[in-house]
Amino acid sequence: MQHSKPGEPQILIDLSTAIIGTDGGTFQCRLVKDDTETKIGRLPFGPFVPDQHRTMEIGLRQWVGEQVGVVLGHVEQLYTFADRGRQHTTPGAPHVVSVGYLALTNQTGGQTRAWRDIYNFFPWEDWRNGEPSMLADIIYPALDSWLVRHTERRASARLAFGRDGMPWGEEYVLERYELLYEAGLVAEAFADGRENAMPTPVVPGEALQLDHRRILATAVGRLRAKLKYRPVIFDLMPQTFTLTQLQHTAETVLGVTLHKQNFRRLVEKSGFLEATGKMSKARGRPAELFKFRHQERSERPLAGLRLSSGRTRSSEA
Amino acid sequence: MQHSKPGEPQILIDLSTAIIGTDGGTFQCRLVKDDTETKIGRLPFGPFVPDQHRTMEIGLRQWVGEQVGVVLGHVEQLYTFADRGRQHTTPGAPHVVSVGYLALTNQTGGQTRAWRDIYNFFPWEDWRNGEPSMLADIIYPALDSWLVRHTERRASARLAFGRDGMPWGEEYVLERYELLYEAGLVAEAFADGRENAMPTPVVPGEALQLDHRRILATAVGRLRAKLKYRPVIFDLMPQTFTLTQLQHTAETVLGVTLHKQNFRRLVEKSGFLEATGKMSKARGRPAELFKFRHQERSERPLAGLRLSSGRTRSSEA
DNA sequence: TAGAATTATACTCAAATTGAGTATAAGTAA
DNA sequence: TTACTTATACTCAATTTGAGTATAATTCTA
Repeated sequence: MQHSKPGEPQILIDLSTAIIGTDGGTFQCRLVKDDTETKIGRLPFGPFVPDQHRTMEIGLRQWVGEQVGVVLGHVEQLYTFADRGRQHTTPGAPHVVSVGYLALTNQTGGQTRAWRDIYNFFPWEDWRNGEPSMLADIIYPALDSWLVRHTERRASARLAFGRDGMPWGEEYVLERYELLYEAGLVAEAFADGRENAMPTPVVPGEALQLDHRRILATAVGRLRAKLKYRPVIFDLMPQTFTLTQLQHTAETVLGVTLHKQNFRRLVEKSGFLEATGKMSKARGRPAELFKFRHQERSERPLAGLRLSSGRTRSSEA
Repeated sequence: MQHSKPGEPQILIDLSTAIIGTDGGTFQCRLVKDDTETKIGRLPFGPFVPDQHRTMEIGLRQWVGEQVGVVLGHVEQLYTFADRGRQHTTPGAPHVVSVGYLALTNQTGGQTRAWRDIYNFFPWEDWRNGEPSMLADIIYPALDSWLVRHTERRASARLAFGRDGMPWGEEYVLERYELLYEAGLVAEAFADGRENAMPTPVVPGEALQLDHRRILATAVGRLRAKLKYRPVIFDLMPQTFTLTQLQHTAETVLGVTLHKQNFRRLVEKSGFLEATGKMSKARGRPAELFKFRHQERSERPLAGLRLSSGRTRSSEA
């Protein structure tokens, strides 16, 4: 095998982690606010140092620990991004490859400014109150005008955005973001110097440093997909919770509302829950508090949550 | 951000590709037979050189082109492996991180020795003739005796191998291989110097160089899972094919037999197929030849193949 | 303090999907 | 011409899904 010759530029691996939690109907991501020149947020990240980190996950836990100190539940590698032109590299500097991770936590910081609503970055992803009007008003017109010159991407766009009668697939978060990037409609496209990018981003939604919004999109897409076949949702929940709280968490993550009675049926027969006998006190009839069966966990066999979508929240009776 | 200081050991990224195809009921992977000291096979791989490779996929295509020259269909990144102790590194050498890729092709080499049956490497994964007897005879006893000292891994083992009434999940290929590795039952565990490893591998199945069998296990697991929700199977098929050929390919990949009539029903109503009007000639009643609708492709919406398992081939009427 | 409002939970019912067949058709081989 | 082989059509019950209705147990408010 040809291994790299001495003179070649060094490779640096950055470990970047999207730490995701929910807090009362908001979908949150932990950002680092460092006072660099720019006001743009970033994920916790740091270099992978093989001498210190036996595995990348150990490295990532170090950076997360130092930079934000959040207790992580489920941790999962997402993807390794290495494209040139996506890293704002200064010439001569080592080439940076970033390995993105998803981490879940049930320890969100409430209203700290370090925890940000994920739908700030992807406002078109939240369909809990019906289809966001920005899709028809802004995104589709802009995307369509780009697509006339890029017909080879039409099929992807139809799938990603669920057009021409195709359903909106809530898990295609990355695919949607990538298309908007390619079309030059988000701020990062301009920052990366893409020739077709608009100096002022066309599509609403806050940007992040480097490729962090791309990593976050990957994280959200993966989480939404995984929710349907693995019990990861419980990593977002407190020790005990009501079925309604569980449902709200699922809805927050998926960006969709669900049919209450069917959700209950599904989750009850899944066998993941154990009744505690205690009751929650709130308005209306008290709800039973459940907890997750940790014995069953580890990596369980079957469906986490298959969703059966309900009406939009605004149209409820 | 703390970036790596000058004196630190360099990182090298290897791009390794599991090229998978099928050929008349065999499940094949393209290996490279180089005449190094060892007779152990390896995947095509080579370093990622940022100056030459704008993306990692470009790099991988270069190495695949140079080393095996196979035309690739679907290509997909699998996982980035970086654990120390899994790479046989010589001290002082750069730390090697390997990014594994899955590539599909319909251009298998028949009986060339470069194409090897994947089930040689994972003989316990082929359930087409019923549960392989080696599971009960060799694997379960060996694994169980390891599990008595590693009770924390019992739940994973139950899931991965489908024991205690849990179903065999054909997609947990990596999880099964990792458990066997951890338990010191496969050759690579000894090669990597794990203290509990047996000098002679307990479990049958051919080894590969470095972490290539691990990458191959990842590839097979991903492919089996993906088959159920994306139309990737068509990347393994020739231009036209009968429904039986399609079914045999699915069975070969999944390592399971399927119910013929239901498979047909599923695949016909999926809308991916187009009848050509031509007929295959073979023994028995001629079958209609179909082709894949390339228009529909790109990345399609719904189910690729949900499987409904049938009887084992040996028990057929 | 009696509704009214609110939330939780139980139960129903038709449509669609799945699992496992039976029946029949259309060829080749003896 | 009969047996054998493979392909294809069709059936049917069990289960799962989607979308409700009905009712229970609280708090809020007039």
